[in-house]
Amino acid sequence: MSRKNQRKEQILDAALHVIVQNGYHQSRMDDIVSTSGLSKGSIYWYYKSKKDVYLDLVNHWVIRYSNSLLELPKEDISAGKQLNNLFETFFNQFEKDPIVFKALLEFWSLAGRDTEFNIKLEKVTHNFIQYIESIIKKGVESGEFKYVNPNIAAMSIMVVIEGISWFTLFEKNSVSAKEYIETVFEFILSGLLKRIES
Amino acid sequence: MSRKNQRKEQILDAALHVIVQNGYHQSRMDDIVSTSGLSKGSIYWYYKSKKDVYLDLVNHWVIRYSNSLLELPKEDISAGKQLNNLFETFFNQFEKDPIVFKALLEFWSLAGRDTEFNIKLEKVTHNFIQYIESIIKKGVESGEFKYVNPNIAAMSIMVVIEGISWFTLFEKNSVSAKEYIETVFEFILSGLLKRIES
DNA sequence: TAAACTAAACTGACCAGTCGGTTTATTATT
DNA sequence: AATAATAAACCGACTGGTCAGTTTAGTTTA
Repeated sequence: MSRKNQRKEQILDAALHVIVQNGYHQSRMDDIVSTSGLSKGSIYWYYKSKKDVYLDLVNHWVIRYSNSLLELPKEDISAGKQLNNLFETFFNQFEKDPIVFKALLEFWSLAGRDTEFNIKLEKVTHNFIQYIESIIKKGVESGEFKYVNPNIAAMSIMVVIEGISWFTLFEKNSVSAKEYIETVFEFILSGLLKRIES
Repeated sequence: MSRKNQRKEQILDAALHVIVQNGYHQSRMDDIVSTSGLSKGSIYWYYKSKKDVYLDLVNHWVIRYSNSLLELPKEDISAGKQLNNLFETFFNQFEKDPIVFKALLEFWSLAGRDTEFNIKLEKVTHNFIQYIESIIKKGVESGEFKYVNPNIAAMSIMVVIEGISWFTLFEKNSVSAKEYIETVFEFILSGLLKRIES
C-alpha cells in the first residue's frame, strides 16, 4: 500500500473511532488528530475538510463490504443458501467490527438532512438491494421461491439485516445479535419458500 | 389544557420540526425560538436546557404511542390479527406524521452515546417488546402460532416495524412504505403460523 | 529538493445559557 | 369595585467558551 493510502487509512481509522464515540457534529478535528497520532497539518494535507474525511470514511467501508459480497459463492448454490450466506456475512462483520454498525446509525441520521451524505448512502443501499434482488429473482425463476416482488422483498431483507445495528445501542439486550439474525432469517425464508404441497 | 401544558406543547412542536430539519447538535435554541414564536426567555422558563427540551420531546411521543397501543382491541381476536393491527397502527402513524420517525432516527443515534437518551429509549423499546411478546405468547398458547421464543420474535418484529424509518431518508424509493409493511408482515406471519399439516 | 510532515498560535463565526428588566395574571386589601 | 401587591410569564441583548479551518515557521523523509 502506498504511503498516501497508509496515511489515509490511519486517519479514517481514527475518524471511525471518533465518530462512534462522539457523533459527527460532536467530533472535533482535534480528536482525530490525537487519536490518529498525526498532526493537524497532516490531516489537512490529505483532506480538505472535516466533511471530506467522513465522506471518505463511508466510501472506505462501502468498498470493503462490496468486496466481501463479491467474494460470496454464486453458482451451484440454492437461492435460500445464498441468502443464508448473506445473513451470515453481515453477522460476522458485526461480530468482528460492531462499531462500524454504530457509525452507520450516525450516517443514516446524517443522510436525513445532508445532501452529500444522502447521495452517498443512497448509492450504497441501491447496490445492496440490487444484489439481494438478483438472488430473489434467481430463486423465483428456479421455482425455489414462490412469486414475490423482488424489489419489495429485497428492501425488506435489507432493513432486517441493517436492523442488527440496534444491538450496538443497549448494553443488556435480552436477545443476542446471533439469535436475532437466525430468527429473522427463518421468517424471511418461510415467507419466500413455496409451501410444500401435499 | 393548562397554559403551562399549552406552552410546552408549543415548544415541543417547534422542537420536533427543528430536530428533523437540523438534527440535535445542529439545532439552535434560536431555531426553536423562531419556530415556536416564543422568546428565548420563555423557552428557558419551561425547560432548563436544550437537552431537557428534547428529552421531553421523546417522552411526549412515547406517551402518545403508548396510548394508541392501549386502544387496540385485545379480546376476541386472533394473535395474527392482533399483530396485523399493530403493523397497521404504525403504518398509519407513519402516514400521518412521518417526521416523527425521522426524529426517531436521530434519537437512536443519540442513544448510542448519550446515557440519558439511551435510558429513555431503552424504556421505550422494552415496553414495546413486552407488548409484542404478550401477543406472541397468546398465539403460541392458543396453538395458532408454532413455538418460537417470544422475546426473540418480538425483538425481530420491533426492528422490522421501526425499519419503516428508512422511508424518510430517500426521496425516490422504488418501494412504498405500505408495500414494505405488508411484505414484512407476511414474512413474519408465515414464520409464526403453524404449517398446515396434511 | 520537493513532498510530507510537526507544533503551536491565531481568527472569526457560532451559540447555549444568563440576566436585568417588562408585562400579564392572580390574589389580597380597602 | 377599585387599588395595591405579588407572582408568573415573558423578552432579547449580551457573554464566555468552543472549534473548524488557516497560517506560519520550521523539520524530516524518500
